[in-house]
Amino acid sequence: MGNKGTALEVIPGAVVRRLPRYLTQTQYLRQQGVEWVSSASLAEALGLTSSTVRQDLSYIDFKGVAKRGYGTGGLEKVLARTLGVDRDVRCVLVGAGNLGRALALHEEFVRQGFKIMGVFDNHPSVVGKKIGRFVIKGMNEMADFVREQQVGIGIVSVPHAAAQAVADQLVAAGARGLLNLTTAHVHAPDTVSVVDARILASLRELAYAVKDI
Amino acid sequence: MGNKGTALEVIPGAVVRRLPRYLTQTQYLRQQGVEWVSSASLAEALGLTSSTVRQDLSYIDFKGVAKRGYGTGGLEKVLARTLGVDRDVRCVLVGAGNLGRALALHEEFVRQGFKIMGVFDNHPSVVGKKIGRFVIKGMNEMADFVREQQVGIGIVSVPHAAAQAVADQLVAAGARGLLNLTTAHVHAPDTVSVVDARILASLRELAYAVKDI
DNA sequence: CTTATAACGTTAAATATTTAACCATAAACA
DNA sequence: TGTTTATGGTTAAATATTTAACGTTATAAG
Repeated sequence: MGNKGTALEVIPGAVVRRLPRYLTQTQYLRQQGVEWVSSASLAEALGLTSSTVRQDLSYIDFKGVAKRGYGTGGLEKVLARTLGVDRDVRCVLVGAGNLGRALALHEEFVRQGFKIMGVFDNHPSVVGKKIGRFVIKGMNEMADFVREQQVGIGIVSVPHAAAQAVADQLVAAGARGLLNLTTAHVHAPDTVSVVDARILASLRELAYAVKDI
Repeated sequence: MGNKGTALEVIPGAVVRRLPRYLTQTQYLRQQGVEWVSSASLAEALGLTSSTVRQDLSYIDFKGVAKRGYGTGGLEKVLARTLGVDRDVRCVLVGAGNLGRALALHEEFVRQGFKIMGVFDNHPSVVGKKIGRFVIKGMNEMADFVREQQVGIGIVSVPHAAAQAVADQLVAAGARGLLNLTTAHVHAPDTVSVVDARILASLRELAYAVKDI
């Protein structure tokens, strides 16, 4: 494959899920002053084969150099551009429970370009309260806010039963991607991507691996 | 395939990752008073095909009934047993930052059988402080604690740079599974499973989907 | 009791993902 | 300046996953 000029090709899902990890590792190396990284060393760091790494990187518009590897500076830049994290990505957070609060306070996301524009919750007793620099807004304000602020991503951190309704509202308001942190499955039209980060499901998956101790 | 009596067969990773979701949905249905669920309806709820559902459930020791589907009560029980969540699973949480705090306070995990036995952190200023019912312990106490309490799962919620060292300590102390919430990749021997729930990586994956708004 | 059929279970085909193999190239060095 | 070689790029094979197809079976209805 390989990319001629602009990225017209569709990158397989499995590859897209690894690109953020290459970015993290490349960023880390560059910050350590490392200028070159080989496919073998990336593979070792991320638990992959060098073949997978080379094939994955063939999807992005960046060439390695024989006998050296990939320049960390350039690779970081192109990975960020490919993923769309070379500029701020605007998010809203819905659900100001423990998890939502933790995410709102997690400065790392902001450093990485994910800008939480607003925090929303349905519960009257928390609306108006503050989480760090955010004043929690009511759900009735969400749709207009998403439209006006041109929010791309909605982070869904509400109870199971509320997840789909919140997702629907976010989609209707124009969100193009949803991060689903709930235990529920969230349906969305093809034009909207949903990525799941279900911690309970991950724990249960682990329980299977751990069960015959 | 199909399981003759006890579970001797290896269940493919892709299937294991879906079993928790079947469990969540089945639990939900049973709590709603629904007694039977078809592969088509499970598929619809979880965004899969009915064929995938039937094939997945063929790996567990449970049979559906023609013209009815799967009995929710029985299915829930067998899924829980297969995953190993039909009894308490003992965990420790390492890293008492915002995310760790949120998880420690999240009662849902306890309700689902994941019992956090202790919370550990390296930072002297937080050791001794409380998070809910937990008193944060220092890392020096961790290894003995994991051994004595027969902890199976370690939840790693520390900064990137500390992740591997914490993982190594957990493995050395006898943990059999790690939930990695950090941006780092964590290496572990084959006897220890690592499941990742990387929120930043998920956001970056979404950014790719969202980027050409 | 017999028949029709909704749903499962299973096989096999299709697709997606990962890995191995090998060619091409640019750097390092004699 | 030529030679060696480490490393990327690419193709194709191997593997894993998903889906379709269809026979089987137990239920429900007549």
